[in-house]
Amino acid sequence: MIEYTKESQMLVAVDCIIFGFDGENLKILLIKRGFHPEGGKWSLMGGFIEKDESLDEAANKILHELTGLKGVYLEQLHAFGNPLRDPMERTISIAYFALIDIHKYERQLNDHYHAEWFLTTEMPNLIFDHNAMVEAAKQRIRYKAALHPILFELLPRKFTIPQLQSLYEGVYNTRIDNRNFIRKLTSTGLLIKLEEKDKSNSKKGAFYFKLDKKKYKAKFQAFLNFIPNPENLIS
Amino acid sequence: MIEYTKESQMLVAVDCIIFGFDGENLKILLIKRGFHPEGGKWSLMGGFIEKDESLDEAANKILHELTGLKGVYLEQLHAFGNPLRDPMERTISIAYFALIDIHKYERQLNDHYHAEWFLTTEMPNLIFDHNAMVEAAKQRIRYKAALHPILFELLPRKFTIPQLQSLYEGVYNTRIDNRNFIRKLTSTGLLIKLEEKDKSNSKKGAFYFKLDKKKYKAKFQAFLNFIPNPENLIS
DNA sequence: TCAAAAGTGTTCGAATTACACCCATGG
DNA sequence: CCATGGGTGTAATTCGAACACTTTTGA
Repeated sequence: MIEYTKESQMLVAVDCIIFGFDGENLKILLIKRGFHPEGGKWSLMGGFIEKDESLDEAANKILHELTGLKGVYLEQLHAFGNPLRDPMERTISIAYFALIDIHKYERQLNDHYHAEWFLTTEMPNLIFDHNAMVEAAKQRIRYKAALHPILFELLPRKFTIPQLQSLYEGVYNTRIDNRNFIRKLTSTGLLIKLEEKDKSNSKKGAFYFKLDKKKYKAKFQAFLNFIPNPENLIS
Repeated sequence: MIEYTKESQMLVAVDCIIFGFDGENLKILLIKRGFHPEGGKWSLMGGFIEKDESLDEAANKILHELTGLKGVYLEQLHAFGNPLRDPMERTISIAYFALIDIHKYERQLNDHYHAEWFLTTEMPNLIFDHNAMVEAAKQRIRYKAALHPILFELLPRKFTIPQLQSLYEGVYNTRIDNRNFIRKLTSTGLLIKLEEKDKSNSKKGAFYFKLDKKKYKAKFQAFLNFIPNPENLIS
């Protein structure tokens, strides 16, 4: 019979895969681990869960500690619990991924952790099972972004269509036809065109857009493929 | 600075949401909790993770303990970690959901846990946050089954199209046009028609089908909606 | 013979794809 | 003036949804 016991107590940690987009490429924020074991190696930002905090709270705290940001997109990814994943001591880790506006981060830079952005395509080897966590996060983003408009979370308030397109192209490592891409986008009604243009990448300049926040929230849940009339589900 | 400490050790449990399909309705297997706290109330099957086992191993062990089954579909759902979720002691629970062939279970019945199947639409109140776990599992199944053929995991080796249809109708709580449903199904090429008919539900009888296992495995990953030509993704 | 469930096709509109040229402008 | 990236339209096809009658046979 199952019963409460002190024997199976263990450490529980949270690790965050933090994504950013610099306007051209998808990146991940890593820290140089400053303590034993594996000191000096690259790692995800993480920490142990405290007695009185929930998992989401712990993840937000850890994210805030490194980036100074609050209220950003943060989603639980997966729990990793291989008995030997941490060679020091049995530790379960709940991985979260965050999507942040990389420009907001840069203003908050915190050197304590020796944090650096890496291209998702050119990552150093990470400690423990952090490589697997990153892989899982990349897959999850692909999966989710195919059905929900989460990638907007990576963009600044003002962004251009070519930026958005290269973000999608980066995430899916593919080329997209720009006419069809724009048509799909505009048909969602999520974008509001601004007067201003971004001339940093071309002489003609690309119009800035911003997100229609209300429609974004309303349309965030929208999927289903195998079932006709998903709108009409009785609940 | 973060450092290893005994202070934040806590219990880590696994809870399983076990789904079955009796040919007409989607059901969940619950146990009557036989120990403190909340003894006598209905609960998900669960248990603590031991020092030397991974999360998946623990979940499989727990599932096997109740159902006698091995090698069934089991997927990690979510980690639940509200500090007060278990009133006795701080416990993190990693929830898993399982999809089993209900008929295989019945032969293995284990009375020790006072297990019973409940309609997903008529569930008793559960202990702790198990109600929320069940809700999350139902949502996850809807989500996933819209994109992947997981619901076959609930069916016996031989099944009929009307059974399959009522399974989908149950999961999505909706009516589906049978002609369109059959067309979609057959276009996947996953089904192999058998000679035999099931006459238990009609005089005419419905042909049995079985799953083409090879195609099932090959087609299991197949989704994507926002991105053209998902087949051509470079990886 | 008839009630009850199984099985079968067609038509229409919407969505997706493929595809190529002109525009605006800073250098 | 021209090189560079931004922006635009159409035709063909595929896909999804709506829709109703015939078949089988045990009771």
